[in-house]
Amino acid sequence: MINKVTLVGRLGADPEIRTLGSGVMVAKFSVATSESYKDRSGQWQEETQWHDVVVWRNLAERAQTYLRKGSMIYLDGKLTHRKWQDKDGNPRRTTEVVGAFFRVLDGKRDGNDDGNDDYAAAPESPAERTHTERSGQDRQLEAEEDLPF
Amino acid sequence: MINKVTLVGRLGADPEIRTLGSGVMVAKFSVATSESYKDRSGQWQEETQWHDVVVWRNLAERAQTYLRKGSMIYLDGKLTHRKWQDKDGNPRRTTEVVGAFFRVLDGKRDGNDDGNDDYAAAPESPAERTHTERSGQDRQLEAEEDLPF
Amino acid sequence: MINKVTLVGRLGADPEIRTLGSGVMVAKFSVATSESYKDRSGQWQEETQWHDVVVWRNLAERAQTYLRKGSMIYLDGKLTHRKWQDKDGNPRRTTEVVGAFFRVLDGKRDGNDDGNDDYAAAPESPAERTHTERSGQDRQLEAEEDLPF
Amino acid sequence: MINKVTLVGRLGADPEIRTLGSGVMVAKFSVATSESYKDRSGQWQEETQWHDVVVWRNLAERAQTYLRKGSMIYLDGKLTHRKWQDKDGNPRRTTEVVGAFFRVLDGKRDGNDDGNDDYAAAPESPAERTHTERSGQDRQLEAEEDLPF
DNA sequence: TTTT
DNA sequence: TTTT
Repeated sequence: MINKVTLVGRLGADPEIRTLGSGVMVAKFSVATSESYKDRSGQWQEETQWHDVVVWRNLAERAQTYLRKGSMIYLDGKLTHRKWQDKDGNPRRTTEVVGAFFRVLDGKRDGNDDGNDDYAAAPESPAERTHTERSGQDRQLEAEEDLPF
Repeated sequence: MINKVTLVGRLGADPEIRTLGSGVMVAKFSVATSESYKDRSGQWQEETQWHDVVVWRNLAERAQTYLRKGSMIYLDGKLTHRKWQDKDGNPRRTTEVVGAFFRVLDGKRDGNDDGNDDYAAAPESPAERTHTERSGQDRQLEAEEDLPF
Repeated sequence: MINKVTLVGRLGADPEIRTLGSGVMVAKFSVATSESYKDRSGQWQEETQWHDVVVWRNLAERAQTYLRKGSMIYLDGKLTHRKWQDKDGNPRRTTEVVGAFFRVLDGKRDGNDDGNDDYAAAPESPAERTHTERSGQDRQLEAEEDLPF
Repeated sequence: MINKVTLVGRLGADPEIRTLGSGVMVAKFSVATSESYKDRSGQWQEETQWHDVVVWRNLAERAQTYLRKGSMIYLDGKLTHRKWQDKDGNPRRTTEVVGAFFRVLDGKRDGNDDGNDDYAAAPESPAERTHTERSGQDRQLEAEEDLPF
């Protein structure tokens, strides 16, 4: 079974970062993807979707370091749904994209008017999957040993 | 901006089909994707996500023809969110995958105990994107004309 | 059966554009994707893959208009392989990504030293799939008619 | 930069398995993806692409265990190109999909006439990414601790 | 070289 | 609500 989401879009705000009691770091942020289309009167319309994204651990650290309001990112992950009850006991459902990987495609676009600019913009900074380093090893092995095929 | 979802999973029920006043056909169905993981006591756990899917027009017709409870499909599309208000005026949000393409990977597996079996199972039946036929023309042209490169 | 390729990378040169005798337009270009990894001595290495891409018709026109050496694009398409014979009669195989969709993620990065700058940079310009406009209609219908669910 | 390939198709033969001197296991196999289209005379044509796939380490072990001629799999990975020289010193290029993940969508369909059937068919067996188990931990943490949002 |  |  496969469950994959790919987004390229911009953050609507800086990520919210939390550290759980266990020391695990979590980051949450919203990503906007926009699409243009012509309506029936021939006018171009733009429709924006805001996606709630959650990332954990290393990705959360990297989100804290590299992502800001306006950052354009590539992100992939999976689509998850959680059920819960509101204060009136009504069943509610929340959908989030749990990120498995992201990469900054450029820095934030618009000015950051809160004066908080003391961070590395880090365009194209890697926030790789865990297995990337192993991939590097594979590549090494490919280069060093006679390939058996 | 990119917004893509890829699912491989099974339908929890037959698609619900409706035709709008305009004659446009819509189909809705749920797709389950499951993932296995070991919990902290070393036991294998399975976690299932149920995704709400909507398809329009030709895809809705093909959903009506080819999809049934239990069908395993590959589907891709985009992630959409709609806001609405419940009867108490509270803001609510609904998330759906709007399908752009699907393909049946096998027919439903178990017996259909309601006796309603008068349809083609059509595993691997194509429910192609609109531009597939043009793709075919492209291929033809590639075959027929001297490639300019 | 599914065959999909997704690339985010930069063009190594302006697209080569040709028009076939039939009037069909074709564009070819190379897209670089780079990946960083640590080698066994702990040094960061970068490995770049160059992918041959072909796009047809509307996409070729849009490639001509919007893509230049250095453009960063998102592209998806399918992986195709062709067999042919070289002048010595040896069998050869060529692999190309046939693009189905692309989007410019930013303009070209480095300076264009040939003085040829008389084109719109068109960051984020749409080079949509054929069915996008229908998608727009769907959205309209969703907005205008009572949803049957 | 992003470089991803997604295939759903069938193996043309059993995987070739090798173990390098370093003890690293490698598996190679071909995956067919087919597409149907109408030619200009209105006839349905089928076009098949054969993709060369390589998987390493754990995935190679799982390929050896679970994949056979005829197996239908979902696979994702990246597109890689290697340059080499043929015996006449001519430059040649080989393209392979380096798999990062695969899943068997069904077992091989037809009988295995060589009598070699002493393996688990394992449809839907997991051949997960390295980070899956961590994902499980994340899920646990989500369930156990108060979510900070 | 798969499969329907 | 699917499936193994």
